[in-house]
Amino acid sequence: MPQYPAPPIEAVTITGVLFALSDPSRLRIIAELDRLDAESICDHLGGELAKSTRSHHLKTLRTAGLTHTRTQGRYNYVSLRREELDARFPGLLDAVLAHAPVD
Amino acid sequence: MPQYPAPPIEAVTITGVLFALSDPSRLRIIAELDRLDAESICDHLGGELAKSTRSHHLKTLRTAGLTHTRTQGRYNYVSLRREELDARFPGLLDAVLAHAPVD
DNA sequence: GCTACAGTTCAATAGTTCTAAAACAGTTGC
DNA sequence: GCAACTGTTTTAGAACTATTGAACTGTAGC
Repeated sequence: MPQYPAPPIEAVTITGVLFALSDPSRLRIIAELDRLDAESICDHLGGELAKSTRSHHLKTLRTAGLTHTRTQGRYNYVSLRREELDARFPGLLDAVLAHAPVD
Repeated sequence: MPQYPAPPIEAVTITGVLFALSDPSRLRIIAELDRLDAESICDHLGGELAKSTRSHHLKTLRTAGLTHTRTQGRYNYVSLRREELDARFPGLLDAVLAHAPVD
């Protein structure tokens, strides 16, 4: 299952991160990953979305540097790059997630 | 000089703010306003931009709730809604502006 | 091999955004 | 009134984005 690798954290830009988080579906996915504090299967993220739409949003999040994806067997395990992002943009995720939809 | 009023702070959404800040030109404008800590004339913001492009970005920032505009005579004075935004999204602007271009 | 499954990629459409020239509106000062 | 000035609005084009169905890739299990 081919995938774009997540960019190195130094290459992650503030504008790229802000844009990735500015879509309600993507912000929800990030909020879910943060709340879980663990990996999640793609299919369990983002609520009611067509699978191709979900895949598109997950790709956007990955290429913006917000998530990491690991493939094992049939599943792709997605995780939030919390520590790296907190180190690069201190306080940003906390501030954003404080106002993310709690669904 | 007709203008859209800035929305009440309660109507300002996190996704709207993140989107407004996700454009390099707009982020630069916000960083300039923050550094100035004062009102600024439209023409002095955003560096080298066509005036219609500048006006477009300023409108985007205003409707997203980030700025306030006051007209006096020939000039429009733009200011950052710092206190209101800090109250609604604590820590967000600080986190973002810590990584805004310093130009 | 075959079926079921997870997920990506492709293709198409609809809507949005960025950029900027041109035209326009309001203000100032002569 | 008129010219200069600030800024908005209009209009247009190119580029990008969101959404989804369909086709496709790879894996698991029988």
